Amino acid sequence: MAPKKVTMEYIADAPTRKLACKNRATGLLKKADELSVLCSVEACAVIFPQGEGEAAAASRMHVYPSLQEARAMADRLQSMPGVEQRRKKMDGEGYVRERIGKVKEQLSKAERDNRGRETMLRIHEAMLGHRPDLAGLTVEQLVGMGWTTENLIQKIEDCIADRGGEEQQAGAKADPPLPTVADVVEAPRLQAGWVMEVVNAGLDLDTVPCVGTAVPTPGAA
Amino acid sequence: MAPKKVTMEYIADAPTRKLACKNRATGLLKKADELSVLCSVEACAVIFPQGEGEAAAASRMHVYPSLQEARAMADRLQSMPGVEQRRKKMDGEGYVRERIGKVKEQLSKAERDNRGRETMLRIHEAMLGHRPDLAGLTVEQLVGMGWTTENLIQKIEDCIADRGGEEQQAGAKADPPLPTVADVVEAPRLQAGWVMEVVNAGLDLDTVPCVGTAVPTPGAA
DNA sequence: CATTCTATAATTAGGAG
DNA sequence: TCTCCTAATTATAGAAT
Repeated sequence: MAPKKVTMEYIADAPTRKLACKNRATGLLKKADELSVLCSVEACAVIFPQGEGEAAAASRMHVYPSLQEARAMADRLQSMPGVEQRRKKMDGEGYVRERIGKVKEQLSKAERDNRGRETMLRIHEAMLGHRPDLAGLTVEQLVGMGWTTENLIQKIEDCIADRGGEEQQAGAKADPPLPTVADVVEAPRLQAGWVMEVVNAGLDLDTVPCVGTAVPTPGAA
Repeated sequence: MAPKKVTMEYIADAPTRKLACKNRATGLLKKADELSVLCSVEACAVIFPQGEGEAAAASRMHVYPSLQEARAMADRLQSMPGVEQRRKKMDGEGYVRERIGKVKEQLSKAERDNRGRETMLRIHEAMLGHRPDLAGLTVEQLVGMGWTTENLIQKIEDCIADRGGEEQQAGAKADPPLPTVADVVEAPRLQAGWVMEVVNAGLDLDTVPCVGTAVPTPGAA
């Protein structure tokens, strides 16, 4: 009838723990929403259930905002520089360093390794043409592909930027003259691969401005 | 000296809003940590600052747990099925629908449009071969490319799955006549675009298992 | 501005149905 | 299992420094 002082340790009792997880997860999502509303910031919170399989996990997972937007933010997170702020204190790290021991760290690392392998497998599957279902994509889908690919470019740029201070083995390193949109349009040759082909098939380069709209919130209306 | 009943609307006053953002962000991270400790679940919370550039954003961003682990979880999020739970109510969506007004939606939409435009420019830049610097990429960077590309594949898969129930009207709207992957495969010179080329340059396909390790935490020791 | 303080609002543990 | 209820704990808006 009254909450005892919360002890910051794993709740052993299963039903109690499950209830607490549900309640607190809901509370966390609510807090995230409040923050984003009150301050107009983009907040994202994801709570993965205990070590379940990826597929089964979906049902018990908590996500704010929608899964789609969370994915978009996840992409954004990946495409961030990540080198500079490594040294900074960065809120939250204190919590981790305090709470998360080496055991858990190693565990999650192992999990990541495994999952990385299987996803990498899927890449090769798709890239080598074992997925012929690409036909029939809508414009929105093509746009989505282009948007997601942007992260790839971003990441590459960041990597290159990171290596900027180091010496370049290959001589061709000077910052290339930034091609304008005009340049791009004037060079419609197929230097691009299958991704670009598909994109070009559905989107004229002059219609680029339309891409931003539909991607991040495909399901939000 | 005492908090009046909180009104769930954007805080107009800038200093007040900034303070609230800082406090509540900290609180959110703490809640996330509590949840993960009490229930042994993996929680992740990311708060992006207001519409700043990616680089500048890093300093004011809040992340739980560390940026590295958050990225790993983002990776996990991307590789989840995602289609099945789309229709389910999914905690958090309720909050969004209730709280986020049209104003904010339009605002963020506009911001996203702009970002999409400039990033789309970069896509074309890189895809059309105006960035010859890709040659000096490290294995980690190539692996990173592979990771992000996986998102593309995942997204495509989701889109395809979504259209599974619908009827594929050929030409009713702007259904683009795009080449199937089979077509691409049959044209060997176009089969692999620059992405594939770079990947092949650094990674033999048979060496796949090695890639999983380095991906999620490129900078983590 | 950033911190600290404090009274009050909000969250939530535990019990009961 | 879920919801409702109540009270103790926790978070935090506003003031003061």
